[in-house]
Amino acid sequence: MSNNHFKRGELYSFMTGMATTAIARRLQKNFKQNGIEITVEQWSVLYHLWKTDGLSQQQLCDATYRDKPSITRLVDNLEKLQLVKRIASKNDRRINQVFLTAQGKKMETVSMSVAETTLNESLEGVPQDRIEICKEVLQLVYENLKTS
Amino acid sequence: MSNNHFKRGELYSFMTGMATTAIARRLQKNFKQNGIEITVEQWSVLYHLWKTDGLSQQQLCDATYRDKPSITRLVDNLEKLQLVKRIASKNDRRINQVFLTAQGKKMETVSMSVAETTLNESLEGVPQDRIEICKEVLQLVYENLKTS
DNA sequence: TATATATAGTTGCATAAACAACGGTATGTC
DNA sequence: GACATACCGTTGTTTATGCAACTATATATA
Repeated sequence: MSNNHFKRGELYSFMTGMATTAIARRLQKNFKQNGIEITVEQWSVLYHLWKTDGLSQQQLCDATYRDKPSITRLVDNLEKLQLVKRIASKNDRRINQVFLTAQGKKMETVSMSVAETTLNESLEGVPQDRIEICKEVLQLVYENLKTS
Repeated sequence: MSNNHFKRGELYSFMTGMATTAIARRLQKNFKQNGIEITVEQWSVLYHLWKTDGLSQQQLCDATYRDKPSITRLVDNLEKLQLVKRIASKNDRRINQVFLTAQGKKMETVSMSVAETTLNESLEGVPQDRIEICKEVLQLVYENLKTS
């Protein structure tokens, strides 16, 4: 049984993620203003490839918390943009590994800088210790829900 | 200038809203399991109509933090489901007021109960004072970004 | 080896979001 | 009254998500 019981008025902001939406919109806008012609969703895939190139689509599903059809189509679009390419694994031919192209690698520096700027805009005036608590709460929420 | 500067590794969870996505998915699942055949986005519109029936589409835009085309189509679908109906304002014929049908009103009790349950599942084990801080941080992020 | 089962990825369909362009109505100013 | 301007809502296009059904490959078991 839960120890938390909420008055109705408190439900909404948690349920709808208005802050998250606002961050995503601002990031998209900042990408555009800096000539970065990708969506934030595409960026979230590239983000993991910059850390570890050659991830499988399934690994990208887990990393980005998306389902397989979503990753299929995001990779489709990233391939059209010539930012990644699929290469079938030789060990297990069910698996597609996704590799960055030279062009895909080139986008890392600028876009990560724009992302940092966006995050700083978002958290302007929020003390570091409160940011930490917020992150921990969101992490715990995610843990509570991700299974089953 | 911002007082917050983030190491790269800290960016991701904030940017992508995995916790928010998880809550939305769980809410959708719980709706389905309780025979509530609407999307969470449709629910977010109904939520405001349950508080104040007859809001204009523009007011629904502001309340749900969506743009006008999104609300047009959400109201389209809610009308198809016969949960709301549009009635042109007599004072200002540009305005559509959106009113709940009897069937739309009837859904409030059950769906709000499911929503509360979902929120309690989400926040299981999170102390109340940390929830408060998290909410305040998210609110401030929203305020930082909503203008311009 | 043969069969069943699990895993990786794709496709189809419905819903939703972002952005731009458009039509209709109201308001302010000359 | 006539015009410019602002506001409300709709439509079109592209991209993304959720779910279910499907194909192909790998693995486990008999």
